[in-house]
Amino acid sequence: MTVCGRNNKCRSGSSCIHGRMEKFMEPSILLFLWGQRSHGYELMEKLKTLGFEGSSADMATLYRTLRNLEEDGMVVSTWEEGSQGPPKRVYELTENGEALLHNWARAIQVQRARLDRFLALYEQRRQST
Amino acid sequence: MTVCGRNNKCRSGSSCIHGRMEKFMEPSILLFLWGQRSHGYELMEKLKTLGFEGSSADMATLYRTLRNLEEDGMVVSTWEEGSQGPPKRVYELTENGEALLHNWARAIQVQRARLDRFLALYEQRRQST
DNA sequence: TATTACTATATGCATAGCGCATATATACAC
DNA sequence: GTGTATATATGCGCTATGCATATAGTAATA
Repeated sequence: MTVCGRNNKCRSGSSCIHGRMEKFMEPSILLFLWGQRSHGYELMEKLKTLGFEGSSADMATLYRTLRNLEEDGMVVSTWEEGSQGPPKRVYELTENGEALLHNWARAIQVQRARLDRFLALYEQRRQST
Repeated sequence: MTVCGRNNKCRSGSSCIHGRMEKFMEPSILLFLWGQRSHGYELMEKLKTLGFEGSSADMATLYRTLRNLEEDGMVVSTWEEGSQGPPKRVYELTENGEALLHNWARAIQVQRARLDRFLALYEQRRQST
C-alpha cells in the first residue's frame, strides 16, 4: 500500500491516496487576486500557505490556470518590466472573476461539509470498536 | 459563467466549478464496508449520505472502484444469490483495506484543513471590504 | 402475457485536469 | 563564466471520471 501526497510517482491502482481537491488552485488564485494585483511567481508564494508546494507541476498548473482565467475574462493581465528581474505578467481580478470567487467559496463550503461528514462517521465508528 | 455541481455537461474553460475531492468515493466505500459487508447497489444508498447522487456516473465509478479495490486486495467479494432480485456481489474489507481507510482518513483531515484555511482567508478578506 | 419498474452489475468512449520534464530569458552575486 | 534566483511557458502522457449503454433477474400491474 502506498500513501502519497502531491507530486509523487504513484500512478497505479486504487491503494494510492491523492485526496486533492480538483481545480483547487483556481479559487485560490482568485482569492489572492481579490483586491490585490499580482503575478504568477509571486502568487505561488501565497499559494504555499494553502498547501501548494511550488513544484514544477504546481507552476505548470498555475500558469495554465491564469491563462484559462484570462481567456474566460475572469482576470486581465499587463506586462510590467520592473527595475529588477525579468518582466512580469501582472494579473488583476475582473467583476466576473470576483463573482466566480464567491461561487467557488460556496462550492468549497459544500465540499468541506462532505469531508466533515466523512470524518464524523469515521470517528463515530472508530470509537465503537 | 457556469456554476455546476456533479453530473453536468460543463466541459470547457475555467469558469466551471467542480470542487470535488479526487477519488473521494474510495475512502467512502472503505468507510461503509468497515465492519459491515455490503454490495454495490446497497453501498450507493449509503454513499448518498456523503453527497453522492446515485447517477449513472456515480454507479460507474462505484463498480469500477470496487473492482480496483479487490484487485489490490483491499476488499474481497463473494457472489450471493438471495431470495429476491438478481445475484449480488457482496464485499468485505480486508486488513489491508482497513489500514488504507485509516490512511485516507488522515489525508482527508489534511484536505479539510486546506479548505478551512481557504474559507478563513475568504471570510477575513470579505469582512475587510 | 406484455409492459413497466426496480434491483443489480458492468463496460466503452471521450476528455478535463494534472504530474513531470523541459525550454527560455533576465538579473545578480561570486 | 558559473551558479542561483526570478519569471513565464508548453509538450507528453496518464488517471479519474462523466455519460451512455448493455445485460438480466424479480415483481407488480394492466
